Amino acid sequence: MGRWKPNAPGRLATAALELYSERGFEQTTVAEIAKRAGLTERTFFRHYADKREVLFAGAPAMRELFVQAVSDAPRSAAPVDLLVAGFDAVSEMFADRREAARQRQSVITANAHLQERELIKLAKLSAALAEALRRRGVAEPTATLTAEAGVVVFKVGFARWIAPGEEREMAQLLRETLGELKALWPRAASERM
Amino acid sequence: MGRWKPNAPGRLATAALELYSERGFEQTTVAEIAKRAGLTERTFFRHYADKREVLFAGAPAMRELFVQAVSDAPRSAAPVDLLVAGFDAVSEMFADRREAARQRQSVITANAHLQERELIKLAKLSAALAEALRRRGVAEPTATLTAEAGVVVFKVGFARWIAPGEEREMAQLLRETLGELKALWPRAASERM
DNA sequence: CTACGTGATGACAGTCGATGACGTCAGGTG
DNA sequence: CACCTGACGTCATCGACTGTCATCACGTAG
Repeated sequence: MGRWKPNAPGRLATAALELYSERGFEQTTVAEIAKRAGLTERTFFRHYADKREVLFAGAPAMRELFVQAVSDAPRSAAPVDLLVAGFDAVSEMFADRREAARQRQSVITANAHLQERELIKLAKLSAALAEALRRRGVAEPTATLTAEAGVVVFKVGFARWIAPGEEREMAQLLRETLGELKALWPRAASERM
Repeated sequence: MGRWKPNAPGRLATAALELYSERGFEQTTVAEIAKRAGLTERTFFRHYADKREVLFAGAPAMRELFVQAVSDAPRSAAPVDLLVAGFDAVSEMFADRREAARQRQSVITANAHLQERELIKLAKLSAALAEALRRRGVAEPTATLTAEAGVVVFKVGFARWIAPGEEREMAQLLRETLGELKALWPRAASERM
Protein backbone atom coordinates (compact mmCIF):
# COMPACT_ATOMS: atom_id res chain seq x y z
CA MET A 1 0.00 0.00 0.00
CA GLY A 2 1.17 3.46 -0.88
CA ARG A 3 1.94 6.20 1.48
CA TRP A 4 -1.31 7.94 0.62
CA LYS A 5 -4.83 6.77 -0.14
CA PRO A 6 -5.31 6.59 -3.90
CA ASN A 7 -7.24 8.91 -6.21
CA ALA A 8 -6.87 12.20 -4.40
CA PRO A 9 -8.48 14.25 -7.23
CA GLY A 10 -11.49 11.98 -7.28
CA ARG A 11 -11.94 12.15 -3.53
CA LEU A 12 -11.73 15.92 -3.65
CA ALA A 13 -14.30 16.11 -6.45
CA THR A 14 -16.70 13.85 -4.58
CA ALA A 15 -16.31 15.76 -1.34
CA ALA A 16 -16.79 19.07 -3.12
CA LEU A 17 -19.96 17.99 -4.92
CA GLU A 18 -21.38 16.66 -1.66
CA LEU A 19 -20.64 19.82 0.28
CA TYR A 20 -21.76 22.21 -2.45
CA SER A 21 -24.94 20.19 -2.62
CA GLU A 22 -25.49 20.04 1.14
CA ARG A 23 -24.84 23.61 2.16
CA GLY A 24 -24.20 25.57 -1.02
CA PHE A 25 -21.11 26.67 -2.92
CA GLU A 26 -20.41 29.92 -1.09
CA GLN A 27 -20.97 28.37 2.32
CA THR A 28 -18.36 25.71 1.67
CA THR A 29 -14.71 26.45 2.31
CA VAL A 30 -11.89 24.75 0.50
CA ALA A 31 -10.50 23.69 3.86
CA GLU A 32 -13.69 21.76 4.54
CA ILE A 33 -13.57 20.01 1.18
CA ALA A 34 -9.98 19.00 1.76
CA LYS A 35 -10.70 17.80 5.27
CA ARG A 36 -13.55 15.58 4.08
CA ALA A 37 -11.23 14.12 1.45
CA GLY A 38 -8.54 13.54 4.07
CA LEU A 39 -6.18 16.11 2.58
CA THR A 40 -5.11 19.70 3.15
CA GLU A 41 -6.28 22.90 1.54
CA ARG A 42 -2.95 23.31 -0.19
CA THR A 43 -3.32 19.93 -1.87
CA PHE A 44 -6.75 20.87 -3.19
CA PHE A 45 -5.15 23.67 -5.17
CA ARG A 46 -2.51 21.32 -6.50
CA HIS A 47 -5.23 19.35 -8.25
CA TYR A 48 -7.72 22.09 -9.12
CA ALA A 49 -6.89 25.61 -10.16
CA ASP A 50 -9.73 27.07 -8.13
CA LYS A 51 -12.75 26.22 -6.04
CA ARG A 52 -15.04 26.08 -9.07
CA GLU A 53 -12.86 24.01 -11.35
CA VAL A 54 -13.45 20.88 -9.29
CA LEU A 55 -16.92 20.61 -10.87
CA PHE A 56 -15.68 20.97 -14.43
CA ALA A 57 -12.82 18.52 -14.61
CA GLY A 58 -14.65 16.39 -17.18
CA ALA A 59 -15.25 19.18 -19.66
CA PRO A 60 -12.05 18.84 -21.71
CA ALA A 61 -12.78 15.16 -22.36
CA MET A 62 -16.28 15.94 -23.59
CA ARG A 63 -14.96 18.71 -25.80
CA GLU A 64 -12.38 16.43 -27.36
CA LEU A 65 -14.97 13.75 -27.97
CA PHE A 66 -17.26 16.22 -29.70
CA VAL A 67 -14.45 17.63 -31.80
CA GLN A 68 -13.21 14.18 -32.73
CA ALA A 69 -16.66 13.13 -33.93
CA VAL A 70 -16.91 16.25 -36.06
CA SER A 71 -13.47 15.67 -37.51
CA ASP A 72 -14.15 12.01 -38.28
CA ALA A 73 -17.50 12.49 -40.02
CA PRO A 74 -17.79 11.48 -43.68
CA ARG A 75 -16.61 13.96 -46.28
CA SER A 76 -20.07 14.30 -47.73
CA ALA A 77 -21.53 15.76 -44.53
CA ALA A 78 -22.79 19.34 -44.56
CA PRO A 79 -21.86 21.61 -41.61
CA VAL A 80 -25.13 21.00 -39.83
CA ASP A 81 -24.73 17.24 -40.25
CA LEU A 82 -21.37 17.52 -38.52
CA LEU A 83 -23.13 18.85 -35.48
CA VAL A 84 -25.36 15.79 -35.44
CA ALA A 85 -22.30 13.56 -35.50
CA GLY A 86 -20.94 15.39 -32.48
CA PHE A 87 -24.28 15.25 -30.70
CA ASP A 88 -24.43 11.49 -31.13
CA ALA A 89 -20.96 10.97 -29.73
CA VAL A 90 -21.58 13.13 -26.69
CA SER A 91 -24.99 11.60 -26.07
CA GLU A 92 -23.41 8.18 -25.86
CA MET A 93 -20.90 9.43 -23.32
CA PHE A 94 -23.64 10.84 -21.10
CA ALA A 95 -26.00 7.92 -21.63
CA ASP A 96 -25.75 6.38 -18.16
CA ARG A 97 -25.00 9.52 -16.21
CA ARG A 98 -28.31 11.32 -16.28
CA GLU A 99 -28.81 11.33 -12.51
CA ALA A 100 -25.27 12.50 -11.84
CA ALA A 101 -25.77 15.25 -14.41
CA ARG A 102 -28.95 16.33 -12.68
CA GLN A 103 -27.28 16.64 -9.30
CA ARG A 104 -24.31 18.49 -10.71
CA GLN A 105 -26.51 20.86 -12.68
CA SER A 106 -28.66 21.68 -9.69
CA VAL A 107 -25.55 22.76 -7.81
CA ILE A 108 -24.44 24.92 -10.72
CA THR A 109 -27.86 26.46 -11.23
CA ALA A 110 -27.90 27.53 -7.59
CA ASN A 111 -24.82 29.71 -7.88
CA ALA A 112 -23.93 32.52 -10.27
CA HIS A 113 -20.18 31.97 -10.04
CA LEU A 114 -20.56 28.38 -11.10
CA GLN A 115 -22.78 29.43 -13.98
CA GLU A 116 -20.03 31.75 -15.16
CA ARG A 117 -17.63 28.86 -15.28
CA GLU A 118 -20.18 26.73 -17.09
CA LEU A 119 -20.53 29.39 -19.76
CA ILE A 120 -16.76 29.56 -20.20
CA LYS A 121 -16.74 25.84 -20.73
CA LEU A 122 -19.39 26.18 -23.45
CA ALA A 123 -17.50 29.06 -25.04
CA LYS A 124 -14.40 26.89 -25.23
CA LEU A 125 -16.48 24.15 -26.81
CA SER A 126 -17.72 26.62 -29.38
CA ALA A 127 -14.21 27.79 -30.19
CA ALA A 128 -12.94 24.22 -30.52
CA LEU A 129 -15.86 23.29 -32.76
CA ALA A 130 -15.31 26.27 -35.01
CA GLU A 131 -11.65 25.34 -35.30
CA ALA A 132 -12.53 21.74 -36.20
CA LEU A 133 -14.96 22.96 -38.83
CA ARG A 134 -12.35 25.24 -40.36
CA ARG A 135 -9.91 22.34 -40.49
CA ARG A 136 -12.54 20.48 -42.51
CA GLY A 137 -12.66 23.33 -44.96
CA VAL A 138 -15.76 25.10 -43.73
CA ALA A 139 -15.30 28.80 -44.45
CA GLU A 140 -16.01 31.74 -42.19
CA PRO A 141 -18.45 32.97 -41.11
CA THR A 142 -20.18 29.60 -41.53
CA ALA A 143 -17.73 27.83 -39.24
CA THR A 144 -18.25 30.19 -36.31
CA LEU A 145 -21.99 30.38 -36.77
CA THR A 146 -22.36 26.62 -37.06
CA ALA A 147 -20.32 26.15 -33.91
CA GLU A 148 -22.32 28.75 -32.00
CA ALA A 149 -25.58 27.26 -33.21
CA GLY A 150 -24.39 23.83 -32.19
CA VAL A 151 -23.63 25.00 -28.68
CA VAL A 152 -27.02 26.67 -28.40
CA VAL A 153 -28.73 23.46 -29.44
CA PHE A 154 -26.60 21.45 -27.04
CA LYS A 155 -27.37 23.82 -24.19
CA VAL A 156 -31.12 23.77 -24.78
CA GLY A 157 -31.24 20.06 -25.54
CA PHE A 158 -29.16 19.17 -22.50
CA ALA A 159 -31.49 21.19 -20.30
CA ARG A 160 -34.37 19.17 -21.65
CA TRP A 161 -32.54 15.90 -21.12
CA ILE A 162 -32.08 16.58 -17.41
CA ALA A 163 -35.56 17.99 -16.91
CA PRO A 164 -37.49 16.14 -14.18
CA GLY A 165 -39.34 13.15 -15.57
CA GLU A 166 -37.68 13.34 -18.97
CA GLU A 167 -36.76 9.87 -20.20
CA ARG A 168 -36.02 10.24 -23.91
CA GLU A 169 -32.47 9.80 -25.11
CA MET A 170 -30.18 12.81 -25.34
CA ALA A 171 -29.44 12.20 -29.01
CA GLN A 172 -33.11 12.33 -29.87
CA LEU A 173 -33.69 15.51 -27.89
CA LEU A 174 -30.73 17.21 -29.54
CA ARG A 175 -32.03 16.33 -33.01
CA GLU A 176 -35.42 17.70 -32.14
CA THR A 177 -33.93 20.91 -30.82
CA LEU A 178 -31.82 21.35 -33.92
CA GLY A 179 -34.95 20.96 -36.03
CA GLU A 180 -36.72 23.60 -33.97
CA LEU A 181 -33.87 26.05 -34.43
CA LYS A 182 -34.09 25.57 -38.16
CA ALA A 183 -37.83 26.13 -37.97
CA LEU A 184 -37.29 29.68 -36.74
CA TRP A 185 -37.14 30.56 -40.43
CA PRO A 186 -40.39 29.20 -41.86
CA ARG A 187 -40.55 28.44 -45.53
CA ALA A 188 -42.75 31.46 -46.25
CA ALA A 189 -40.37 33.89 -44.57
CA SER A 190 -37.45 32.33 -46.37
CA GLU A 191 -39.08 32.96 -49.73
CA ARG A 192 -39.97 36.53 -48.94
CA MET A 193 -36.35 37.62 -48.90
CA MET B 1 -19.40 72.50 -3.17
CA GLY B 2 -20.15 69.13 -1.68
CA ARG B 3 -18.02 67.35 0.79
CA TRP B 4 -16.76 64.96 -1.91
CA LYS B 5 -15.86 65.27 -5.56
CA PRO B 6 -18.83 64.27 -7.70
CA ASN B 7 -19.41 61.10 -9.73
CA ALA B 8 -17.54 58.57 -7.64
CA PRO B 9 -18.78 55.55 -9.66
CA GLY B 10 -17.66 57.14 -12.90
CA ARG B 11 -14.22 57.98 -11.54
CA LEU B 12 -13.82 54.43 -10.30
CA ALA B 13 -14.87 53.00 -13.67
CA THR B 14 -12.43 55.25 -15.53
CA ALA B 15 -9.57 54.46 -13.19
CA ALA B 16 -10.29 50.73 -13.41
CA LEU B 17 -10.39 50.68 -17.21
CA GLU B 18 -7.12 52.61 -17.34
CA LEU B 19 -5.33 50.34 -14.90
CA TYR B 20 -6.68 47.10 -16.37
CA SER B 21 -5.55 48.40 -19.73
CA GLU B 22 -2.12 49.55 -18.56
CA ARG B 23 -0.98 46.61 -16.50
CA GLY B 24 -3.66 43.95 -16.81
CA PHE B 25 -6.63 42.90 -14.72
CA GLU B 26 -4.91 40.51 -12.33
CA GLN B 27 -2.00 42.83 -11.73
CA THR B 28 -4.32 45.62 -10.62
CA THR B 29 -5.50 45.74 -7.01
CA VAL B 30 -8.76 47.30 -5.95
CA ALA B 31 -6.80 49.53 -3.59
CA GLU B 32 -4.93 50.99 -6.57
CA ILE B 33 -8.13 51.68 -8.47
CA ALA B 34 -9.63 53.42 -5.46
CA LYS B 35 -6.50 55.44 -4.88
CA ARG B 36 -6.43 56.69 -8.46
CA ALA B 37 -10.06 57.70 -8.12
CA GLY B 38 -9.32 59.46 -4.84
CA LEU B 39 -11.36 57.01 -2.80
CA THR B 40 -10.83 53.99 -0.56
CA GLU B 41 -11.06 50.30 -1.31
CA ARG B 42 -14.17 50.01 0.85
CA THR B 43 -15.94 52.64 -1.23
CA PHE B 44 -15.14 50.77 -4.42
CA PHE B 45 -17.16 47.85 -3.15
CA ARG B 46 -20.05 50.11 -2.24
CA HIS B 47 -20.45 51.00 -5.92
CA TYR B 48 -19.45 47.74 -7.57
CA ALA B 49 -20.16 44.26 -6.29
CA ASP B 50 -16.74 43.01 -7.33
CA LYS B 51 -13.59 43.88 -9.20
CA ARG B 52 -15.02 42.75 -12.52
CA GLU B 53 -18.40 44.41 -12.33
CA VAL B 54 -16.89 47.85 -12.82
CA LEU B 55 -16.53 47.07 -16.54
CA PHE B 56 -20.11 45.93 -17.00
CA ALA B 57 -22.13 48.70 -15.40
CA GLY B 58 -23.77 49.58 -18.73
CA ALA B 59 -25.10 46.12 -19.47
CA PRO B 60 -28.49 46.42 -17.76
CA ALA B 61 -29.32 49.54 -19.75
CA MET B 62 -28.48 47.82 -23.03
CA ARG B 63 -30.54 44.80 -22.03
CA GLU B 64 -33.55 46.94 -21.21
CA LEU B 65 -33.23 48.81 -24.48
CA PHE B 66 -33.13 45.57 -26.43
CA VAL B 67 -36.09 44.12 -24.56
CA GLN B 68 -38.09 47.31 -24.96
CA ALA B 69 -37.55 47.32 -28.70
CA VAL B 70 -38.70 43.72 -28.92
CA SER B 71 -41.75 44.45 -26.81
CA ASP B 72 -42.68 47.54 -28.82
CA ALA B 73 -42.40 45.98 -32.28
CA PRO B 74 -45.54 45.77 -34.44
CA ARG B 75 -47.89 42.90 -33.82
CA SER B 76 -47.37 41.51 -37.29
CA ALA B 77 -43.65 40.84 -36.71
CA ALA B 78 -42.44 37.24 -36.70
CA PRO B 79 -40.01 36.15 -33.94
CA VAL B 80 -36.96 36.67 -36.11
CA ASP B 81 -38.18 40.14 -37.08
CA LEU B 82 -38.35 41.01 -33.40
CA LEU B 83 -34.65 40.34 -33.15
CA VAL B 84 -34.02 42.82 -35.94
CA ALA B 85 -35.99 45.44 -34.05
CA GLY B 86 -33.80 44.86 -31.02
CA PHE B 87 -30.63 44.94 -33.10
CA ASP B 88 -31.57 48.31 -34.57
CA ALA B 89 -32.21 49.83 -31.16
CA VAL B 90 -28.95 48.58 -29.70
CA SER B 91 -26.98 49.60 -32.77
CA GLU B 92 -28.17 53.15 -32.37
CA MET B 93 -27.07 53.20 -28.75
CA PHE B 94 -23.57 52.02 -29.67
CA ALA B 95 -23.32 54.19 -32.78
CA ASP B 96 -20.76 56.71 -31.52
CA ARG B 97 -18.93 54.46 -29.08
CA ARG B 98 -17.01 52.16 -31.37
CA GLU B 99 -13.57 53.18 -30.13
CA ALA B 100 -14.57 52.90 -26.48
CA ALA B 101 -16.03 49.48 -27.20
CA ARG B 102 -12.77 48.41 -28.82
CA GLN B 103 -10.68 49.40 -25.82
CA ARG B 104 -13.06 47.80 -23.37
CA GLN B 105 -13.23 44.60 -25.38
CA SER B 106 -9.46 44.31 -25.64
CA VAL B 107 -9.24 44.42 -21.86
CA ILE B 108 -11.89 41.75 -21.55
CA THR B 109 -10.36 39.53 -24.19
CA ALA B 110 -7.06 39.57 -22.31
CA ASN B 111 -8.49 37.98 -19.18
CA ALA B 112 -10.50 34.82 -18.65
CA HIS B 113 -12.26 36.06 -15.52
CA LEU B 114 -13.57 39.08 -17.37
CA GLN B 115 -14.74 36.87 -20.21
CA GLU B 116 -16.72 34.84 -17.71
CA ARG B 117 -18.54 37.93 -16.58
CA GLU B 118 -19.16 38.97 -20.18
CA LEU B 119 -20.79 35.63 -20.87
CA ILE B 120 -23.03 36.00 -17.84
CA LYS B 121 -24.23 39.33 -19.18
CA LEU B 122 -25.08 37.72 -22.50
CA ALA B 123 -26.85 34.88 -20.73
CA LYS B 124 -28.95 37.40 -18.84
CA LEU B 125 -29.72 39.13 -22.12
CA SER B 126 -30.85 35.83 -23.55
CA ALA B 127 -33.10 35.10 -20.60
CA ALA B 128 -34.62 38.59 -20.74
CA LEU B 129 -35.22 38.27 -24.47
CA ALA B 130 -36.89 34.90 -24.10
CA GLU B 131 -39.12 36.35 -21.41
CA ALA B 132 -40.06 39.30 -23.62
CA LEU B 133 -40.87 36.94 -26.46
CA ARG B 134 -43.07 34.82 -24.24
CA ARG B 135 -44.90 37.93 -23.10
CA ARG B 136 -45.62 38.60 -26.76
CA GLY B 137 -47.15 35.18 -27.08
CA VAL B 138 -44.24 33.33 -28.66
CA ALA B 139 -44.43 29.74 -27.47
CA GLU B 140 -41.65 27.50 -26.21
CA PRO B 141 -39.30 26.25 -27.45
CA THR B 142 -39.39 28.98 -30.10
CA ALA B 143 -38.98 31.75 -27.54
CA THR B 144 -35.82 30.32 -25.98
CA LEU B 145 -34.30 29.34 -29.30
CA THR B 146 -35.03 32.72 -30.86
CA ALA B 147 -33.46 34.47 -27.89
CA GLU B 148 -30.38 32.24 -27.96
CA ALA B 149 -30.04 32.69 -31.70
CA GLY B 150 -30.38 36.43 -31.28
CA VAL B 151 -27.58 36.51 -28.74
CA VAL B 152 -25.35 34.42 -30.98
CA VAL B 153 -25.93 36.82 -33.85
CA PHE B 154 -25.31 39.80 -31.60
CA LYS B 155 -22.09 38.28 -30.30
CA VAL B 156 -20.73 37.49 -33.74
CA GLY B 157 -21.95 40.72 -35.30
CA PHE B 158 -20.57 42.81 -32.47
CA ALA B 159 -17.19 41.15 -32.86
CA ARG B 160 -17.22 42.14 -36.52
CA TRP B 161 -18.25 45.68 -35.70
CA ILE B 162 -15.22 46.22 -33.49
CA ALA B 163 -12.81 44.42 -35.79
CA PRO B 164 -9.84 46.60 -36.80
CA GLY B 165 -10.61 48.66 -39.88
CA GLU B 166 -14.30 47.79 -39.89
CA GLU B 167 -16.39 50.86 -40.67
CA ARG B 168 -19.84 49.55 -41.55
CA GLU B 169 -22.72 50.24 -39.21
CA MET B 170 -23.55 47.75 -36.48
CA ALA B 171 -27.14 47.38 -37.64
CA GLN B 172 -26.01 46.35 -41.10
CA LEU B 173 -23.50 43.83 -39.75
CA LEU B 174 -26.10 42.29 -37.47
CA ARG B 175 -28.55 41.87 -40.35
CA GLU B 176 -25.87 40.23 -42.45
CA THR B 177 -24.94 37.88 -39.63
CA LEU B 178 -28.56 36.92 -39.07
CA GLY B 179 -28.85 36.09 -42.77
CA GLU B 180 -25.75 33.93 -42.58
CA LEU B 181 -27.14 32.00 -39.63
CA LYS B 182 -30.28 31.29 -41.60
CA ALA B 183 -28.14 30.17 -44.52
CA LEU B 184 -26.75 27.30 -42.45
CA TRP B 185 -29.77 25.40 -43.69
CA PRO B 186 -29.59 25.66 -47.46
CA ARG B 187 -32.76 25.20 -49.45
CA ALA B 188 -31.62 21.84 -50.80
CA ALA B 189 -30.86 20.40 -47.38
CA SER B 190 -34.14 21.72 -46.07
CA GLU B 191 -36.06 19.87 -48.73
CA ARG B 192 -34.15 16.66 -48.22
CA MET B 193 -35.68 16.14 -44.79
C1' DC C 1 21.67 -3.75 1.70
C1' DT C 2 22.40 1.13 1.33
C1' DA C 3 22.24 5.68 -0.82
C1' DC C 4 19.96 8.63 -3.65
C1' DG C 5 16.45 10.69 -6.57
C1' DT C 6 11.41 11.38 -7.21
C1' DG C 7 6.75 12.64 -6.53
C1' DA C 8 2.82 13.60 -3.72
C1' DT C 9 1.69 15.76 0.32
C1' DG C 10 1.96 18.66 4.75
C1' DA C 11 3.15 22.96 7.11
C1' DC C 12 3.40 27.79 7.22
C1' DA C 13 3.51 32.46 5.89
C1' DG C 14 1.72 35.93 3.01
C1' DT C 15 -1.27 38.66 -0.59
C1' DC C 16 -5.53 40.24 -1.97
C1' DG C 17 -10.61 40.22 -2.86
C1' DA C 18 -14.65 40.88 -0.28
C1' DT C 19 -17.70 42.04 3.76
C1' DG C 20 -19.38 43.66 8.32
C1' DA C 21 -19.41 47.05 12.11
C1' DC C 22 -18.89 51.52 13.20
C1' DG C 23 -17.35 56.45 13.08
C1' DT C 24 -17.46 61.06 10.58
C1' DC C 25 -19.25 65.07 8.48
C1' DA C 26 -21.79 68.25 4.90
C1' DG C 27 -26.25 69.33 3.78
C1' DG C 28 -31.14 69.31 4.26
C1' DT C 29 -35.38 69.53 7.51
C1' DG C 30 -38.48 71.03 11.08
C1' DC D 1 -30.60 74.90 16.79
C1' DA D 2 -31.25 69.85 17.06
C1' DC D 3 -31.72 66.01 14.30
C1' DC D 4 -31.46 62.94 10.47
C1' DT D 5 -29.46 61.07 6.29
C1' DG D 6 -26.36 59.86 2.68
C1' DA D 7 -21.71 59.10 1.21
C1' DC D 8 -17.50 58.11 2.62
C1' DG D 9 -13.44 56.60 5.78
C1' DT D 10 -11.39 53.28 9.30
C1' DC D 11 -10.69 48.99 11.28
C1' DA D 12 -11.09 44.13 11.64
C1' DT D 13 -11.80 39.71 9.68
C1' DC D 14 -12.68 35.85 6.61
C1' DG D 15 -11.53 32.97 2.90
C1' DA D 16 -9.44 32.09 -1.78
C1' DC D 17 -5.20 31.41 -3.63
C1' DT D 18 0.19 31.27 -3.94
C1' DG D 19 5.18 30.60 -2.82
C1' DT D 20 8.39 27.92 -0.41
C1' DC D 21 10.42 24.48 2.16
C1' DA D 22 10.15 20.06 4.70
C1' DT D 23 8.77 15.20 4.82
C1' DC D 24 8.75 10.45 3.58
C1' DA D 25 7.28 6.00 1.03
C1' DC D 26 8.82 4.13 -3.10
C1' DG D 27 11.80 2.78 -6.92
C1' DT D 28 16.37 2.28 -8.56
C1' DA D 29 21.46 2.30 -9.00
C1' DG D 30 25.45 0.72 -7.01
